[in-house]
Amino acid sequence: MATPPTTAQRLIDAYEDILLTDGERAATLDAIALRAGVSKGGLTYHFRSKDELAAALFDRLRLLVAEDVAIMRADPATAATYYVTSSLDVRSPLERCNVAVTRLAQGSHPEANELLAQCRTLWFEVLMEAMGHEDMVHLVMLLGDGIYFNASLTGTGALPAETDPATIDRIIALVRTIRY
Amino acid sequence: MATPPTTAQRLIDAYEDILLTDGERAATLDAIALRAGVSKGGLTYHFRSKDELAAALFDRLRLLVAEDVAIMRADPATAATYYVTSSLDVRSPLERCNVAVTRLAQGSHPEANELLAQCRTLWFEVLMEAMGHEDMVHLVMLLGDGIYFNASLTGTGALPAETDPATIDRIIALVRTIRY
DNA sequence: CTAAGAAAACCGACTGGTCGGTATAGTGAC
DNA sequence: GTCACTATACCGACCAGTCGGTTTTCTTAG
Repeated sequence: MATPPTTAQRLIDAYEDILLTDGERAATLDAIALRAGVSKGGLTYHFRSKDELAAALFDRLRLLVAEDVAIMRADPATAATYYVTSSLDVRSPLERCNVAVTRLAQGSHPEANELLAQCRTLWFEVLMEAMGHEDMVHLVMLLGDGIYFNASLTGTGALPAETDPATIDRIIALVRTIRY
Repeated sequence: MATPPTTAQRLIDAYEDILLTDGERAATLDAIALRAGVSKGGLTYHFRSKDELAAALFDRLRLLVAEDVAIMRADPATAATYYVTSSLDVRSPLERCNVAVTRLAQGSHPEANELLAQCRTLWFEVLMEAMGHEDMVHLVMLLGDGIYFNASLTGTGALPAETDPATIDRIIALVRTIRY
């Protein structure tokens, strides 16, 4: 198992990586090719344009979110906790991809915005199934977004206190005391 | 009263505005000058470089945050609610400036990152004075960040359900039921 | 009040450099 | 021969920053 990634995957990885750590502006075709260990010609062989590369990134996010939602749906009892704590794991493929697409969305990329909205809808639906209380779902999602926002701000550097796992656990415990 | 803004202020406004609605990449000197109603030469007269313009934006944020913290400190009882609900007002000078600097921070701008961290520290301190419970402060700040993140994603478009003021009020009511 | 000069504010063409994209000749594995 | 590239060169668009010059505003002497 653990088949080595294809060049196309490595190119998407590289795009994701640069978006994550250095922002949209640094994600030039040259930089992406360099990080993937491919020549620029090799990049354009797989992706004829930057938009095609972005589309591949979007497809990746769609897939990862579908998997994530399936995991949550499989165990409704822990869905909310899972949602919040998994926002912490900045290194997971899903979170990485999510942050990368968010970076694109902030550069007024309509397709990225639309995709993120769709993902949010999926998460909202599955959390609603699991929790059955709209405002609590919003609360949980806002917490997840807050964690995610904090984590993404610092890039890959030291995480602020708000996103310390132990702190998050205590916050979850506080939220659990809410009766609804 | 209500003195008309100086050209320098209009240029910072324009920079902020473009960062907010179209992202860092669209915030070119030409675009900024155009939006401010001056020529490129007019811009460079007031700000010799883009970095100088960014520095002016940072100074503006420092000032606005200091004011905000003073407001919260003046009334500890409502500080937490104020913090959360004011995250909603995407059109306020503070939120606008905050989002704009966040956009820069995501483009791996070290100074912007540092400034945002300082602001977070200030808010944390005043919320700690008001609430006296670290985890609750983190909870409140994460909620604020979540709201703020959602609001900033959509640029200036329609706000998602999570950031509907009535929803936020109900969420605040839920959080208020937590005993700590 | 006004003329004149100085300072501040502003204009826009230009330069050097970067980026997305295209093109093309060549290489090694199968 | 085809696939999956490498290496390099090039183009047009765009972008930050420069510079010579112009207009507006302020200041002050008469």
